[in-house]
Amino acid sequence: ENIFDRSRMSPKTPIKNEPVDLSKQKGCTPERNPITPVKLVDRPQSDPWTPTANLKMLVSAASPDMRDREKKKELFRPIENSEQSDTPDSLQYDTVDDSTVDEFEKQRPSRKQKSLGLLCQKFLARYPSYPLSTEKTTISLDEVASILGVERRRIYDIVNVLESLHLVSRVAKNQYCWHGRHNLNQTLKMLQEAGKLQYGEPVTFFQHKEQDLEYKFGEQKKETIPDSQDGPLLDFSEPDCTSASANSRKDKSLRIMSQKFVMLFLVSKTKIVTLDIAAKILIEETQDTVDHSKFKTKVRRLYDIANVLTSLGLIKKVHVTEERGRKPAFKWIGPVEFPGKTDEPRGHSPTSDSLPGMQRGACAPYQVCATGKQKFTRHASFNGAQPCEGTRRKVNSEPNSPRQERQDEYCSKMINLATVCRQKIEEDTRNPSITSPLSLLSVPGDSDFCVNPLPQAVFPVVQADVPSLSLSNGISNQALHPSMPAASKTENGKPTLLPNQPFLCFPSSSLFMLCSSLQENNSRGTQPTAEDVGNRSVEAQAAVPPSASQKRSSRKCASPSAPVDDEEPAAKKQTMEQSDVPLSLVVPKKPFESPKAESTPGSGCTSLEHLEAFHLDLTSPVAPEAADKESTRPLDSQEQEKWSQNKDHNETSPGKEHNSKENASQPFLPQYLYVQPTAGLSSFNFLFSANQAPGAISLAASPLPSLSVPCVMVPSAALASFPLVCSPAVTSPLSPVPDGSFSAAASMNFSVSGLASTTPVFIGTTAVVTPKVSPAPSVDPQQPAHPALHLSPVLARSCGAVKLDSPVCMGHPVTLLKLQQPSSAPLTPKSIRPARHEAFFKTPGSLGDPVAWKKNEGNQIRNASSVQRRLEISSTSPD
DNA sequence: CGATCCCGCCACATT
DNA sequence: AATGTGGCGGGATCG
Repeated sequence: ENIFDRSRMSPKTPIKNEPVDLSKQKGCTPERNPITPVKLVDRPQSDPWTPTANLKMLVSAASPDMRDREKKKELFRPIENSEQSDTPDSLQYDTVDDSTVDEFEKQRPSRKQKSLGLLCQKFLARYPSYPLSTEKTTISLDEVASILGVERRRIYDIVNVLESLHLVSRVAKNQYCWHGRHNLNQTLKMLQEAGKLQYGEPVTFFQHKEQDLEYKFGEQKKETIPDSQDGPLLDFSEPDCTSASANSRKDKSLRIMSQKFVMLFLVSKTKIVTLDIAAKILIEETQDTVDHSKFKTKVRRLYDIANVLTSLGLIKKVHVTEERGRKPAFKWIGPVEFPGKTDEPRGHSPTSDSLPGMQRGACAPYQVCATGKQKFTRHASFNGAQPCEGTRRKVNSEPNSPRQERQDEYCSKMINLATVCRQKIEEDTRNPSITSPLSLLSVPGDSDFCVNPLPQAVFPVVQADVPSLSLSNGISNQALHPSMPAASKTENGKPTLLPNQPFLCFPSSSLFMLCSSLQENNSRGTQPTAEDVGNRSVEAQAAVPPSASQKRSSRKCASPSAPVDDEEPAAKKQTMEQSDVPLSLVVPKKPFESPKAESTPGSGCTSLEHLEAFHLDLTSPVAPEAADKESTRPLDSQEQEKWSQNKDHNETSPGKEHNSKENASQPFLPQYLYVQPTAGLSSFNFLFSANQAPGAISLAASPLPSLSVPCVMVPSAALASFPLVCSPAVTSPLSPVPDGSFSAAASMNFSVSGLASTTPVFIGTTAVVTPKVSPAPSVDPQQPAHPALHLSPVLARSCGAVKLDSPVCMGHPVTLLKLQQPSSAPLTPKSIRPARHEAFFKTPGSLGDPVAWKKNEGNQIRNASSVQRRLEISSTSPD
């Protein structure tokens, strides 16, 4: 091995001197290679046995000097050789080469050469900034470490920061999934929002007196966020879930720090943050005690983070001169405004990427999880992922599942964040006193966390619907996308918070999952490829295949009509993608959004404004993503664009679109369709399980009729009195319940309805699913008449044994709930939780009780959320 | 001499 | 117990 390397490295430096030769030897010149064998040779060089193994060996064996050289040279070579053809920057290579050239000199690498920043650049160079959706790249820590010639520890530093920005997500032990910057803007946006909430509006960190400012800052924060501690803070730390379980470790302070650090930039007017201030702020948040040592350590960490962020082109180092003198500081040079997905070349691409995988993954994994309690187990830090991870690990031995989860998490994270933010905002508005510190950024990963939101979202909706509705609707619509709204929600993991919305989202999530699962099955069954692929690369399987399969399956099933398809987008993406430049990212502002956000001065403004801003923002950013993700394929880029455009106006249009799409949509929609009231169904919102193409389609074809079958109607504001209307079969059961609840608590009703709805939804879904084969929904052989029945099968499938009989579900909504809980856990643990809990603790039997409960609880839950959650968790876990 | 921050010990978590 | 993660801070370098 060594020899081999040496030859390369060797003083000869054939590379420089005799490029030609090298080319021959290595096969650099593919053109030239007349024979395949040559190639082989080349490759072997890169890795005779196992790429990793060699590298490792070399690295370990080699002296530091060697390493460096190797790194420089080899690092990149392998990359080149490897599939990742497109490493974005040739420049780097050049640079490298130069350095490489030096080799002989071997001067010891000087510290700089080993800097984390440089390492990070190398790391980033290995992956495309905007990977195609189809290709999911998995990152092996060991491999990367060996390739880059560093200890794994260093890779963690990088990855942790990247993870905080969602550029990567942990898939499994030692494995990370590369997402690229597709969602970077969204993440930043979320952080910005979160930052605003926490810190208040734009702050100047250093300029005047730092201290003063600092303090101020701190104070504000405190005020805003009373109990910062519980969560590791804001962001992503996932709020709830688990704080308890997850918290266990100090968890990824680095990640959290990173996010906070970024937040500071985003919130800062000047976009400049000095290290010391940042350190102080971060320390305060974390803990009151400020040791000097701590400070010092914090600063060190910040350097680490700053290096990575610098490599990402998000910040740059500057010096601020203050009274004392010049202090180190960093300036944000990344995007400031986040219109939405816009940043990237093609907004959708990202979504598409993440979406497919996400969706699928989410569904499956979660379901699986459902069985277990784990979901909650640890939400860990912001990454929803982690929490999920825990779950995964436990749950799935399979490689796939983990990935999926990751993906899901990722998606869900994003969504969750948005959701959380919204919730938060809303909550704040409503109950200023109460703060859910944690909630700020929910973890994207876990839908579980979402739970909190749910309660609010679910119930609250009613009142404000109208105005907000439009917004919410817009969001939902957008997010969902005409066809896929529900799905998107689900994906997010957020339960759907759309507080404003009249309808209940969360049920959908559950539904969603189910559907997805089904799809997966179908897809897989249909398409063996996924598995095949799996062999090749695990990641690929999880991410790519699923999405592809789904899409296709959907198409197939539904109707070929869906022209959209990945391909086109992909092409676009590719073209677009190439522009990696981080710096360039600057995003155009959207007029409406930015103003609000920024304009809001500080604390005061507030919630409303914030909310609005959020909505808007969310809409644009989130919605698109969601839509993309979900619909993924179905939506054409064009469509997406439309949306984006429409966003503003969506409110009105969306419903229509949905309808139209629904009707026509047959093809795409995977999950279900959500029809907004606006369209014409003023009062009702419908959730259709659109996902299964065939069945759905059939339904779609005859819209109204179809409705009766699968869809669930959620009461709009007007319907407030009404809990839910379910598919016919379902309805009857539900109806009884509602009565009691009706007037008593509208909110309650909703919640209830929500629960109930879930059931029906399932049913619908099921029905639909089944139909996939045969268009007629009723067709379902087993239990034609009742959708519920269908459900059961579905559930069974999705959940596995968990579910059991459909009949049960069908018959009693309440029962369902109970049943669901166990089963549900998997589905939408978080979102559902609140309701479930209630149900759980209480008696499932009496709806009324639950309702009352909920009423009261709504707030309480929030307040006590952490505690309750824990309780819940504990309770759950036992199960 | 202060700013940076590499390096790797070591604790905690997960297998 | 082994291995994965990642907090943490000593002390080397840089400027």
